[in-house]
Amino acid sequence: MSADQTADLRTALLAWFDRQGRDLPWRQGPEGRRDPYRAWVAEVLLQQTQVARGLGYYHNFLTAFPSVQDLAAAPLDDVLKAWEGCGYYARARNLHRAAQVIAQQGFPEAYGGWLALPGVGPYTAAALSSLTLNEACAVNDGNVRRVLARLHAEPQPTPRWVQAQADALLDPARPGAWNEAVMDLGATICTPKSPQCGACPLSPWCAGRASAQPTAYPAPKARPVVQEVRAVAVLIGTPQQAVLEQRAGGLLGGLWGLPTQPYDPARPGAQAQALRDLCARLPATPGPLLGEVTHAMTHRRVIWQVYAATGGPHPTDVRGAPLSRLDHKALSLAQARADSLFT
DNA sequence: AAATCGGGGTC
DNA sequence: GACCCAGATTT
Repeated sequence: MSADQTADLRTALLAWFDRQGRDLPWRQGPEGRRDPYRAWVAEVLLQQTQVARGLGYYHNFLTAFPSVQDLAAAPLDDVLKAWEGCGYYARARNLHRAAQVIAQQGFPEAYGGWLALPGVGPYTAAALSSLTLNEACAVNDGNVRRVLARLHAEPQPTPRWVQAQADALLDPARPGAWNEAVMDLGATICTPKSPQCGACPLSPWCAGRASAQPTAYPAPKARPVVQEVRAVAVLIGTPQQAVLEQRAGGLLGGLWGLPTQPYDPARPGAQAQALRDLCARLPATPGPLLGEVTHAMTHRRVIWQVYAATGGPHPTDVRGAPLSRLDHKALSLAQARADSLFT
């Protein structure tokens, strides 16, 4: 693309953005000098999370933690509670860790400083340095990848290729606005399934549109097979006051939930054995089966047999604890059974 | 480079 | 059910 074409393309997209860009709550303040706390919270929240869903969490989070000092001083459980249901909980743990650093050292003053914070990778560092420091760093997210793949009719855009294209196209005069403009275009016009090429300010330069098959770019990514995982879970107490354990490790790490024990459904008797093992560990006495809950995650499908049990450690208050959707489903199963006794 | 990590929206 | 979402981190 010639320098003249690049200049025209930039003008067209920024004009569209100034007119049609989304009005979002974290976009307050001067262009290139946004409030770093709000921008940072929003960028982390929006990692692999659609804007429409992020809006509610953003409001809750800022209400709970109005400043980075509030966030740094808060217990991790409170931070996870504000993140409850949003997924990818490492984001909340990293946000809390990074807040300790920022409370001590202040907000980063360059791309490298952002990148050094836990939970901030190349995308987020580029976004935040352009939005809060006016640095000419091009973001590379799912929207940018799709927009640029279509613009150049590239079916297999590698991360390196996308970054090079994004760097070349970025308008150095308005880096923050440019980044937001490309993402807004990808989210509202150049959508994955049914792009509105007729309304796109880039259509004069777009090879994907010229091909009449814009959705062929980029080619869909191959997805791994979803694995089925089974476990028994026990409810000791009531849906309001129950024995909860804090989950460790990567999956749902830091959240609380019902004690569980996985088993191999292909092995006869494995489920009953898992229930015995679980109750022996607590220790508790197994009771009746309350029901089954299933929960779909991106890369696995979880099925729990939920049993009542008695004994065990002292039940704790469920209300204040950060729980996964799966645990909420298990608890409402027990609630539904309790309700049915009175109808 | 490939796996792992949630939950929901859209078609 | 397939595919995706303002990706980061670990293996």
